[in-house]
Amino acid sequence: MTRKKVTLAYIANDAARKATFKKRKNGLMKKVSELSTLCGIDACAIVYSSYQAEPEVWPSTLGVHRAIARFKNMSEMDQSKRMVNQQEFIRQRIVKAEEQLKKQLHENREREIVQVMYRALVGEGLQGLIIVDLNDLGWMLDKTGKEIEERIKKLKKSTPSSEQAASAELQADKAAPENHAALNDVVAVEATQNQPWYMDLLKPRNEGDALNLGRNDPMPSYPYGNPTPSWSDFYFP
Amino acid sequence: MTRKKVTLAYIANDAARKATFKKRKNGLMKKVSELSTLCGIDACAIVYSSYQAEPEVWPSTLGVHRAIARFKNMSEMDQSKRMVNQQEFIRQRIVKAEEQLKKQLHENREREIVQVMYRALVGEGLQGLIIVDLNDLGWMLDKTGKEIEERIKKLKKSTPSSEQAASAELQADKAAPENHAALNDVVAVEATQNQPWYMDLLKPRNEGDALNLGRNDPMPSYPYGNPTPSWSDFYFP
DNA sequence: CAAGCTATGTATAAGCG
DNA sequence: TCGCTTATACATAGCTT
Repeated sequence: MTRKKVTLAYIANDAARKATFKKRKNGLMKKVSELSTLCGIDACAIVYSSYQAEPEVWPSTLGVHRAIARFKNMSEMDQSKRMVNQQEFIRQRIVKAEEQLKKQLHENREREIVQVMYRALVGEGLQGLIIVDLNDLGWMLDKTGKEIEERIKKLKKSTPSSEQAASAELQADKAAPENHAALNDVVAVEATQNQPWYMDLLKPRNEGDALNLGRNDPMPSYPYGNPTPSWSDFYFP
Repeated sequence: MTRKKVTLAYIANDAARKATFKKRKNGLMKKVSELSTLCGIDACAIVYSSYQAEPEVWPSTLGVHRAIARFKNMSEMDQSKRMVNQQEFIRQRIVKAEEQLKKQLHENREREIVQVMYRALVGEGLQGLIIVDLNDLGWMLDKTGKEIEERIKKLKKSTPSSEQAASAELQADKAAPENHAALNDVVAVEATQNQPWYMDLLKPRNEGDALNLGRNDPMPSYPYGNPTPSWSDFYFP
């Protein structure tokens, strides 16, 4: 027999599942490649799974290369900075408070989307795919915050008790990003001792790398609490 | 005639290109869906493009829903925090500096990968796709930092002048994340005046949203400079 | 297992309403 | 421009090596 009608269900057989994954992953990569070429979309695809040690990247590593090239342009921004002359200084001060508020909002949204993306999958210890047209990643920044608040409001009604904590967490994060510091430390310490449940999700490639990653930055001191904690702290203590 | 051999090249005709995009996008979504089902991968797919106002999400909005559910688990982490007893307090202090160093490294890598992903595509004002198996997003955190440094070293040799700034930028970011604050302000101000080149890439959905997003957080004050700047500041000043 | 090999199910380029 | 149809190119399940 050659090929049945593809039962759309989990493939129990390990070998078969792996084979299928490999084939379909390749197919998916090709599709992305084609979509990119045909529609003139500058696409980047990264597929990383427990099936393969090295991540699959398309196109080649061009996406990363380009990204690196972007870093060069940072200097252009610096130039812009210097181009600001005295005349603009006054106006700059006037809008400063406003800018700072906006900045805070955006930073919060950034943190939220990253947490959302990460926890949604890694937090569950599952595998996953994310396909994002980055033409306007800003959508996520714009939308996530609103949606989260909206959904939490709705969820509050259905499961008030457990949801309460989540809301509180959000509020805290918004108002004072640095208030996670203590928790981070605790989590980190716990990890070195008895590996709590969420640490099982953590499988660092090289244990040794955790401490010395080939960087020799001087550790900056933060007079007011710890540096703004990031979601990675929870998983890479 | 029905169907030619698919010339793998940019489709000049606008209508045809849009049609193809739509079809293939749907196909891609289906493929992801199938891969998820067949291989037991908890996948999430988001496709956003200039072709469509609303982003395509698979599975439905389940991914986001799940993400929200994750937020609930934050309370579990809080529980862990409280579970730390006096006995562990000493040891906690002992490894604190070490943890802080690691934390700093991870935060820097996080910032880098986000910048890389974003600038690689949005920075160029192009459309794009990112497919990431989030089973171990940590790979990015592990890898990006190293690769960036590595590549910058190589690039230094080929284009020393322009690359110098990039390297410096990186170093600065690593050593003192808050030193971007001033730059952010400048960029923001410039945007309100004469829209520099990199602002052309900025197309916020709702102008009004930028200032008031329905949140009424009190703006925290940062005694030492501005809050840790985020990449979003550059694009959403 | 990985790599090849068909036979067949699917995706989809063109045409049409 | 959109949706639907149809003929065909492509992807790939199940085997074989």
